[in-house]
Amino acid sequence: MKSKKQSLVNNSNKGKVTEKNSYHHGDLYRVLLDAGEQELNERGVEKFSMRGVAKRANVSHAAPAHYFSNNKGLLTALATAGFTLFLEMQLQYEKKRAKSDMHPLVAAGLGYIEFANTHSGMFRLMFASDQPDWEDVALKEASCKSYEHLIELVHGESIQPESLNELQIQDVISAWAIVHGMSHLYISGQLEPLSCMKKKDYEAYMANIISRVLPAK
Amino acid sequence: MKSKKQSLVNNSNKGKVTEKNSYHHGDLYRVLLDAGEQELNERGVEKFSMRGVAKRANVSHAAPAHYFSNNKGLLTALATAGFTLFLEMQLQYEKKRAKSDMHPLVAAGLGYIEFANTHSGMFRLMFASDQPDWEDVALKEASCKSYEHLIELVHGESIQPESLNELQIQDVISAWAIVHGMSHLYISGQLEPLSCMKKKDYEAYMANIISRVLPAK
DNA sequence: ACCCAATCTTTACACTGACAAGATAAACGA
DNA sequence: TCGTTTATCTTGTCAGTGTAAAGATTGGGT
Repeated sequence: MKSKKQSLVNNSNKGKVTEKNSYHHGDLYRVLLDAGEQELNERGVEKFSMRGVAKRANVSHAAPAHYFSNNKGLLTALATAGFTLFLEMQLQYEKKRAKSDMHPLVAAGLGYIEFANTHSGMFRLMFASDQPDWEDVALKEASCKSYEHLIELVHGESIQPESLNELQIQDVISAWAIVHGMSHLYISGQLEPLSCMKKKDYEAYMANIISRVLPAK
Repeated sequence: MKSKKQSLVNNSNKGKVTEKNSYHHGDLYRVLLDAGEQELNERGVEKFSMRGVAKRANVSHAAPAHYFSNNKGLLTALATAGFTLFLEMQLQYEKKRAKSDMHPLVAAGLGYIEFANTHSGMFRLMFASDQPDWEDVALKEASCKSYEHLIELVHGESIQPESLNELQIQDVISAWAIVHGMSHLYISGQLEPLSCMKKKDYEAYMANIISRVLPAK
């Protein structure tokens, strides 16, 4: 039942896990986050339910309240964890294609889209939802890291986000928008015609599109 | 209170409007759609409430059920009406800029983004929601019209959507994605740096970005 | 004048988020 | 070792939601 896939949160307190079935769960925070992600991807942001998450975690409906003050709190934590995973997937794509002649920005873009595809509920939570508390510091930090990484990809590591001029920002927005747009179109089924393509062809096709907006250099 | 702005639906049955305060409302379908749009833009898709719409229309909470079998039904109708408005706004932008040297596709793109901005709730319903019934014929037809118009803009009126080859589809996706991406980034506050621009400069800026993906020709 | 059907309201139920109060067990000090 | 404290989880409750069923009101047709 419980798929023991990669957890959303760093498995920090591995020493004191008292393992289920006891009144005191021991590791509920992490379990709730995992259950939350499951709920998110299976039912979507719109039908996301606190009680549903509790049920998945085999815990009473009010248990999550101790860790997340309310619905918003849980979704904020989920979005935060999501941004970390999001960045990781991009880095992974960059690394894997480092030896090819593919521009790192394009590789990251493919990772971006792949994340949206495999975590569509999470993606919509992160980029098309009013639910999370966008003033939350942890969430802000996580999302900013993604943004800073994007800037690195477009303009090199040396540059500071604040010191970008308007034209440089234009390059950033262009790259972001086209990848972000394709992600949204993809997960809403608007790119169905491409679904019959082989992965290799599909990636080349997408890479072509992304390349159109690369900075003139 | 009730802003008598442009209605979402063609004012068809104008003869038999029995005007409020009677038990039989007379024009409830239209009123519910308008109230629904209001609810959508004020509270967003995620907090959209059937009872809230009924309250706005000064009607019992179960009244909408007679016109829309359920929540999904109302949101489907709203999305359908939204696509009509969506296309209208693009056409309007094209017409207004027909005499300038701006590419019609770019003009439509500006309209696209403007629609997202002024109808963000509706936009998310139309492009980032599982709520509407995407198999509904009226909705399908309305959204397809938008898609066909996009193809016209990219490849001229003569061409049929089905007869596009892969490269031509690539042009379509590119244009769509960058405009769609900017729309999403815009309404989620990710393009804040541009908010201080004057409208003219802002449009030129956005037009520049869109132009990057125009078909090579 | 009557009945019918369309339209709207009332009532009811299951589900949800949120809160308060109670139950359980782990941790801690004697 | 034992009792107390505290963190953790459960149960119970309430208002609000979507939906279905049954009742009330009205207009139109005969």
